[in-house]
Amino acid sequence: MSFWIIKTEPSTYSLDDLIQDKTTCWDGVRNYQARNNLSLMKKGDLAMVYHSVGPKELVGVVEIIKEAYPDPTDHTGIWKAVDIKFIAKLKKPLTLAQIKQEKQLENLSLVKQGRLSVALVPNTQWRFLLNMSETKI
DNA sequence: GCCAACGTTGGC
DNA sequence: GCCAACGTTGGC
Repeated sequence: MSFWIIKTEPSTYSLDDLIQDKTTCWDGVRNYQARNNLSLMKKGDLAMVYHSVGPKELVGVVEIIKEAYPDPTDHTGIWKAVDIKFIAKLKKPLTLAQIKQEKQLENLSLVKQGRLSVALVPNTQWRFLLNMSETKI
């Protein structure tokens, strides 16, 4: 089982939208590295949702419920989407500033490779993030 | 296949 | 809104 961070602009689709919808198709990714990561996701993997506009912070946890398939918003056949469902809201959202202060998290792609919108999170760092946010899932 | 030019993203 | 960093494109 793997862990991920997926980024979104809340004006486009926020965690609150997902809470209302319960599940959604995570589409619109237009970056090859991010797409490759989407393709590596397995059913049952967990991901944290990051809001990249407004307060820049991790806000919630979701589960991958359908593995990569052709992005319905793309007609070139290049891009992929997955389906996710809402699992939990972080008890304490984790701001980018907080995350950057933690030595254990300095290698997170969220910090090192800011533009990558779908990124793998190593297990230890995943647990660290959950602890920091005081969230039980 | 390289590299310059251009476009886009994201942090501040 | 600016700018640096990164990705993508296209000419050679």
